[in-house]
Amino acid sequence: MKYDFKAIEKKWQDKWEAENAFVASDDYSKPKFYSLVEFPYPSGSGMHVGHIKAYSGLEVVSRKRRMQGYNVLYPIGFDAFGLPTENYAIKTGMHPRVVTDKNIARFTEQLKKVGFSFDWTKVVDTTDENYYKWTQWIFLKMFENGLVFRDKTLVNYCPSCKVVLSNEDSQGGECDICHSAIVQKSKDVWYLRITEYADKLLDGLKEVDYLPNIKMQQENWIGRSTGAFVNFQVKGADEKLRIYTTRPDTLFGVTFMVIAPEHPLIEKYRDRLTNIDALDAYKDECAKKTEFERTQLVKDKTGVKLEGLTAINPASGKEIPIYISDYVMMGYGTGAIMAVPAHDQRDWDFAKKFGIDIVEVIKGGDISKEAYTGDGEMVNSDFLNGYTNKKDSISRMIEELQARGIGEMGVQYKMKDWAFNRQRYWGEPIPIVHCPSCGMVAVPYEELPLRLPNVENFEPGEGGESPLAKIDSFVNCSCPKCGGAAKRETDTMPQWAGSSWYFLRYIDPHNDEAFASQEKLKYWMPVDWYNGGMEHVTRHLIYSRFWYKFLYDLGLVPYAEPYAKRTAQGMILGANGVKMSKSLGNVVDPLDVVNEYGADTLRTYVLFMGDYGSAAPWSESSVKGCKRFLERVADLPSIAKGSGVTEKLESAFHKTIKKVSEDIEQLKFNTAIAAMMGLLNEIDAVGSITKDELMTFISLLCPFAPHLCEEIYEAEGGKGLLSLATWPTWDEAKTIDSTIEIAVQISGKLKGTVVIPADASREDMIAAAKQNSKIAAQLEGKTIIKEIAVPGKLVNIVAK
RNA sequence: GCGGAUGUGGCGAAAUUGGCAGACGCGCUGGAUUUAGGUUCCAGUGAGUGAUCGUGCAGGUUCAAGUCCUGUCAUCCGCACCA
Repeated sequence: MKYDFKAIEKKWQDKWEAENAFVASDDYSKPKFYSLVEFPYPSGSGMHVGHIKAYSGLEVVSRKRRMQGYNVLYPIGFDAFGLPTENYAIKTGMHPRVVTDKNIARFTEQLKKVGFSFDWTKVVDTTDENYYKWTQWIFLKMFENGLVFRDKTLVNYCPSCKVVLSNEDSQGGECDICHSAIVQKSKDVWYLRITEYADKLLDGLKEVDYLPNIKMQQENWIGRSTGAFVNFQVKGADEKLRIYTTRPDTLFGVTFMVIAPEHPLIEKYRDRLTNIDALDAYKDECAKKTEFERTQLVKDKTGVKLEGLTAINPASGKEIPIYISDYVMMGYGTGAIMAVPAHDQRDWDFAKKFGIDIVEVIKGGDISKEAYTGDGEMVNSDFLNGYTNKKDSISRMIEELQARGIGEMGVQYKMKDWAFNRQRYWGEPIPIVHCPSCGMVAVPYEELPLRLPNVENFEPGEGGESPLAKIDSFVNCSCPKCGGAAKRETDTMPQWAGSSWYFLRYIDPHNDEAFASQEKLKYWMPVDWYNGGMEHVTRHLIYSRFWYKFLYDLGLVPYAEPYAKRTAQGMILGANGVKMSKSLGNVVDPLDVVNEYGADTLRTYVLFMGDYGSAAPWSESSVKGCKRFLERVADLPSIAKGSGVTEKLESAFHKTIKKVSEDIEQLKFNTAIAAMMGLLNEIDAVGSITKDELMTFISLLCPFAPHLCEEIYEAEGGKGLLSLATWPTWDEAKTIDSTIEIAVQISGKLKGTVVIPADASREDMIAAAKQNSKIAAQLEGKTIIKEIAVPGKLVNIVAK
């Protein structure tokens, strides 16, 4: 058969669409399979080969499931709010709506050209008002339930994008979008109280099937630690200085305290501090630094002692000094620490520099050289002396603290509340009204969606004000509560909002009454398999689990966790082994590959190039190799005239069916394809196959190269669509060969092989090995010490 | 610094419970077809003339180690003064 991939691919893509081949049905009697991939941000530069790899994995699984009789939901959509579109719109003068529509149309066309079996009737667009209506609706539910609050704090601000960023978006001290340096700025910020769900997010990980490193990253991100809060009496004042520690048992070793430069104690006791000028100066210096500089740079400890205020160590009763230093953060714990220089390296460094006492309370190290952080016997600690187990000494101390009313057990998280607003136009408007008499008032549900006003000018205001603030007709409104004149909130939601619940909307995308019907949610949830990039496992994946768990607590979704299983694909690197980038000129456009080699080749190659979860460089010649494979498959019908089944090929078929079926389930597409290539080599060596065997072959290959396989199937008289035909099954008995070749070793070294019946006993195996002339010759004159036979594998004769 | 992962031919990579290292593909070499290039097909392809040696390096356990243990080096990723 001539492999005219262009004609074939167009033909079958049209046919699948015309016949609604991949539309998930509402037939609840069938077993369901919901496979989810991260929907793309429709950027102006079009699709990247990375998208193809990301979607090809579950594409193969989904296609296999359909052939196995499942009702499959494999949806796609567009996460289209966000800065790149807005920046592009500002640059070109086009409206973001127009830009977005154009980009979505382009992505859609590209995705269809690759032949993905998405259910195109359920496309979701986060910027569609019928979608963001429900994003706002969920936000209001959170507002109603006390999970939304506003606070004035120092925030990460990107001077270039003129936007406030979450900690997650400003990692490493630079803006996630434009990579400019982040500065700290005081702002009114909307927060979602995600910390309230910290324990639930952590505990929920126990019941889901995520890759171990994904779980670990989430655990690190949430960063739960247990310890104790202890209140230190400030001397001569009716004031307690509260600290958090994970090692309350080292309390007897506390020789000073450190508070963050922004700690309120300073303001409160300004009058009593005799060196307030020095303290203010230090504080100013710190304020100038970004959090990045404060935390990232390895440097000497700095700080200033509070003159005029001291604290009392509640264990030893001794008076101890208090310092301010930037190594203590206001944002973690209570912004104050008890310093135990003998057993904490940071405290040790600080104590050495400022000449503070170092008191050993755990034996085992040399505290004159460095802090000792290991375990050991407690000393200098009164009632704790003699304890050697960390757990016991900690719980004993907590008992004591509670008995004396100066402290209690406590839990802290690294995760902070989620800064949930941006001063930008292209996002979901936050549906809140500020009323001079009623305060913050929710926009009534029946008024949703609160639409983005259609305006010409959407450039950000000076000083980081939202573009919406300039639109009087949007801002001025009446209070939903009292009817008086009020002003709308002008900030919009961050880009992560829309993606936090999109997988629920796919289930019922055109519903006007609810974000999705309960009946459908019950059938389709949870997502059976979610695949995406490693870069999203701490942000999007945590945010969306949070939203989902919130909805679960309201009884609006049926299961406690949204995703039963989560995997991740590896990146595709440029041919030179580094990340693809425009500036390096190593970007591969998937459409070029489709045009030159065909979609089937592209799909096969991205899955064949290596382990699905690992990064791998692009190789054009390997693409050609995959094309060659498909061309040879296209020629298979010419030798499918065989009438008799050969035993050898039959066994090879059963082995391949098994291998491909099992490998797909483990995302081992590279070895699945290799197995089919190997089978093809065997077929060519034999020179003929039966028509049934041909049909089996193209059924196995169909999820990878569906256009070509459909074409062959039709040409051979197959009924209906191959994509909806039956997945082949294997007979375990036929995967086992009757005779096998085993290795023969002498003293662990390979010396030859013998062919024996597969069910030979150990004795027969050894006998057969000894009969082999080469082996016999080598054993000549040697004493046999030991004989080992492993059925199906080898014989090892230990001889001297 | 802490946590995690990885290290196998010229290249991408395979390799149940320890059991013939290098499947499959690329590349390369030789041959056939072709006016030629390309394509396609056939044969070969870890190193070494050889006995043998070979999975980052050094040890160890074992009849047997890519796989298990100890140490070490390198690379990548995540977190990062988290009290």
